[in-house]
Amino acid sequence: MVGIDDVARAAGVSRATVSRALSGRGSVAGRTQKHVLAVAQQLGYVVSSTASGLASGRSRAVGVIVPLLNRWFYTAVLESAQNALISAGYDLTLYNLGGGADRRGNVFEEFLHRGRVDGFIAISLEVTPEEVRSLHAVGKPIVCVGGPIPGLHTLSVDDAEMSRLVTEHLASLGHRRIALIGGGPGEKDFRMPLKRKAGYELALKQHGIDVDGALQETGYFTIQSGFEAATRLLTNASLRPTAIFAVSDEMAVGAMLAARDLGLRVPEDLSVAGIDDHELAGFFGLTTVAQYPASQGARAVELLLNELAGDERVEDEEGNTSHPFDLIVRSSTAPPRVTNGPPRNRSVA
Amino acid sequence: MVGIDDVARAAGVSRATVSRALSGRGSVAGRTQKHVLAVAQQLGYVVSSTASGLASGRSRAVGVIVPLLNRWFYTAVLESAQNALISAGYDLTLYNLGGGADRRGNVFEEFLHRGRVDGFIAISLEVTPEEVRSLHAVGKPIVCVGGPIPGLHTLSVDDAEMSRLVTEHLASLGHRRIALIGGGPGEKDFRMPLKRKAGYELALKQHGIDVDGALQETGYFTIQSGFEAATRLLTNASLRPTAIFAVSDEMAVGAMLAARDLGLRVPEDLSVAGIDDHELAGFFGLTTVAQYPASQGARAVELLLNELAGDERVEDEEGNTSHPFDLIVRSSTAPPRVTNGPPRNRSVA
DNA sequence: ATGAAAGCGCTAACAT
DNA sequence: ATGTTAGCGCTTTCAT
Repeated sequence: MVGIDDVARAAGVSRATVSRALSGRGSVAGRTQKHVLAVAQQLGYVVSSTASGLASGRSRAVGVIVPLLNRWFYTAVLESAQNALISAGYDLTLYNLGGGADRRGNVFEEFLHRGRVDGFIAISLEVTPEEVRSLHAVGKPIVCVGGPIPGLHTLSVDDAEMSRLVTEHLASLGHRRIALIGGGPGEKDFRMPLKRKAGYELALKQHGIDVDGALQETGYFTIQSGFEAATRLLTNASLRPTAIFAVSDEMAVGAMLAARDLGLRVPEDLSVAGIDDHELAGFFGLTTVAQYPASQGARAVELLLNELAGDERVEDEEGNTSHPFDLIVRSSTAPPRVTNGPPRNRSVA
Repeated sequence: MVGIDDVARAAGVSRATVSRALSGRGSVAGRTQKHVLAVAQQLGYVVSSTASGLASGRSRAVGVIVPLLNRWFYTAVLESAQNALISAGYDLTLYNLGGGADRRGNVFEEFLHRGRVDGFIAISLEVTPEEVRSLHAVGKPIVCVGGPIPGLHTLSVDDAEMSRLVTEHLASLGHRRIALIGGGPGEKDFRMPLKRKAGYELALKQHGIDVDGALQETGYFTIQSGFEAATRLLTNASLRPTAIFAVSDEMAVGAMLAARDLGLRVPEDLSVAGIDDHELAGFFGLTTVAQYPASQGARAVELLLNELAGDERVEDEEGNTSHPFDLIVRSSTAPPRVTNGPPRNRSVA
């Protein structure tokens, strides 16, 4: 293996100069630097990250923590974060929590404390108080994307407002019987589905529509669960909604498929809307709210690297940053066909 | 930060003993070890991976290289590899090549050589000769999953045979006009689609069915591209197939949706089959070939860690291991309805 | 079975 | 601007 001393010798300078030339820290004469770079390149020298990390305290790597991998949103954020990190010369160490409780414990107690990375990006993480303690104990900058963690800098989208926006869109089209396919009783304290539900109910209230518990179903953010929830909603003729809002596009797609199977046309007989702007949304003509995961990933990296560079920790709730989103109207939503006044004063959840 | 010396002091032993007690290398008295472990635990001591890595030459991390992330197969392998690695005490450093050519170059020339990991797992990687050279130059064990790389230990599934199996299934049901939705003109030398196509053609030949180029379309492994390819195949009444075999489940699902839109029932009017056993396959009742990505990921980790432990490099083509797969027959395939002898001697591609 | 001591390959004062 | 030197926090011979 070619080491820094080999480069130093070949370039006729000291080890320290090579280090400076390659890292850009400290001063080096322009031509010296060029020369060293050329020699290093020629020899195929690459700094050892362990040695460099030990000596400098910086590892040029960041850890990315995700709840699981087989979800479009997480991988989209992850992919863009990786791109941004590679561009900045950083490695990405992945911590996927989807492997079961014991592994999750290992990660929080062991792996995160190994000092392998300079900071973390936590995607949609919902954590126990104990885990929060562990996270703080690591003493490294952390940027959260979604799932706000007490005391940590969070980059979030306004889940309630996204929901309100879609529901509002449906209500504005004239729908009064708008069903919800919300998030399941999910993990831990996974609050995102609750926020989305709250936004939905807010929009209803703003339009003077009573909240009807019978119009609320839940799913697991998959096409299949959306299909099943929609089937339940649509086969009960007595309360058939004219619109369904699913809190994720995958569930919304499931709802569209269910409608088709029941002989309902979208949007003529049923409007459907979701959240995400999933890659399938365009294909299905699904009206949705784009939340730009790629840009969230890139922005998270930017925030984290800034913290790492400036050493200015933003450790309080004020440090929260919010991310833009947009309603994307496609062909799955339209005014309801029969515009006979909606039934009012229905039973409330 | 609590270091090894703190533990040594608190436990009343030397640094060396603590190191041995925690790593399990070298001999330590049973009770000493227990005591040290307890003290370390109590102090919340975790070894610094940089320091340990520098001193020992082992980093307890492996790099996983993937072509991109937003594909079910890759993330499924990745997720199971991560679980296996965490269980073995290894970190996972991710290298996603989907970020564009320049980043790809960075990864091969720079990142892989930083010595941050002890070995690599390369998933479905198709590489240029230059990249192969770079990979070898790293001098670390590499296990490939799919996409065999010259001179590297590869764990692969027999793509041609999987295809042959599905096509055979369709032919056995009596289909003679079996269309193919193959892989696009993809990346680099991405040979998997070609192998799958070869298996399809082999099965046809084995059943005395002429290969008809007009029955072959290609897609990009997405639902949408499968939909489009199937639409092309099905709207040309003169050559309408009675069965479609898509080389991935996502494309097969697209084909099922296209059939529905054209008023064709599956499997009565059209049989459809895929490859993968994607999470959607069950939902759509899709006949497919399962290739168990989770078990591939786990097995790859096992192979790699063995190499790391035994230091017995398996550097030759013989080192190839193959992975099981199974035909899963669901409700998307059935005998063709009209069994009037198939048109023979049609034009060949 | 344990301890003492010499690095692992680099960075960062400090000196020049 | 460059060189000298003392570590970074561990692991691992080598003694004992």
